[in-house]
Amino acid sequence: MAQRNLLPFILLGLIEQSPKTGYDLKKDFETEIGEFWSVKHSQIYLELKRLVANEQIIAETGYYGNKIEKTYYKITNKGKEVLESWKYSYDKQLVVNKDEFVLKLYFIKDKNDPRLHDLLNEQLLLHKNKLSHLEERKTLLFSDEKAIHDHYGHYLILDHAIRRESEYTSWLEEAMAK
Amino acid sequence: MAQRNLLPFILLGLIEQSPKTGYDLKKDFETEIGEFWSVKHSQIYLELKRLVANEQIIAETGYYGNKIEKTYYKITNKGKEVLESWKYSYDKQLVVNKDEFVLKLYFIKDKNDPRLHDLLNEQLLLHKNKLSHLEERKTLLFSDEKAIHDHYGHYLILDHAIRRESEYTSWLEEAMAK
DNA sequence: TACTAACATGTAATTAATTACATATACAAG
DNA sequence: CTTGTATATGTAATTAATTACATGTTAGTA
Repeated sequence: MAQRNLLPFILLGLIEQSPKTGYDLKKDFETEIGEFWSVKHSQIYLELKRLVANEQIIAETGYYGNKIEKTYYKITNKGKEVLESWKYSYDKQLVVNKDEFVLKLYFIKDKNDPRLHDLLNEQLLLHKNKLSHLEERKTLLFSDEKAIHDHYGHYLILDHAIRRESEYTSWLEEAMAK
Repeated sequence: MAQRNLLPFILLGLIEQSPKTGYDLKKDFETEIGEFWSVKHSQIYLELKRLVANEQIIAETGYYGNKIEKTYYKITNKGKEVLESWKYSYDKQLVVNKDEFVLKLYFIKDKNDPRLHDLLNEQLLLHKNKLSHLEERKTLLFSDEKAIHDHYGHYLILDHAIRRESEYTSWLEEAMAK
């Protein structure tokens, strides 16, 4: 096996919300869930075929109002069971959080290395941008209590992502000040 | 291509410190750098062969004081160049931080879902353990100023990891209290 | 003496994932 | 009317990575 394959669960979760085409799912990864997971469309289409073969979704191909042929996928009862079972299963242990920048720093021994400052600063810019982007998302999506209540998990993880980026930027700033 | 392959850089970095066998490198991933990266020994041995083929390391096989045949790897000048070039290169953009638990929460819509509390609590235990483990490491490795100065990057990222886990646990605790 | 854990190094099979290639329609702007 | 962008869906080639299989040594202990 390669990595633990979570894409089927993601696709089931997205399709459960409403029937979707492969392209709709691709779009989802550019916006909403794209903040928390990434995948290429080639992999989406492969996984959709597998989910159909496993009877977790069904495909309905046709012409929907125009001449472009689309295939909509709907979740089956079996698919719902698989999704629910995953959603409420417990992880036994944490996986290592792989971060290339953190890895690089491991190999930089000398505190007075003159190139260290620029490296930290470059990362700081990236994480500051990410942070302000996430804050915009929060304002956009969760300004009212109803939205928070109806998409509570999403609200929680967006909050977490903001805190995470806050930590990252303050860590870098402090490291640069030392 | 599959994922961006960072293992060669890691191996170069570890071998640069001192000549090492494949088994030594495997051990490194169980301790020191294992906090920040993970890999299986089968992949290490494959990558070592590739690095030898690329002339970034050289292999010296022999019997070192006993009957077990060992192969020690040393970094070449070419290998040093490759390593240095990577260490001081800039990332253009951040990759998505993939976290299965965060992903699960995305699909839990209802704030009053009775199973949510247990899920949060289970994760909290894992991250509390991780946090105290990291704090022990910090005490063990960086109690004196000299150690900090001589392994400054490692010190920085260990500090970061501790802050990250602090954020994670407080986030979960607050979510459970809501 | 037998067992067990750690040392030491690999190969094989499989799968996930990326990049590149490939095709075709719809629609708006210039 | 042409050009470009978004829609829509795939296949092919390649590679990274995991799991399982495989073998033999060394050293300590029961």
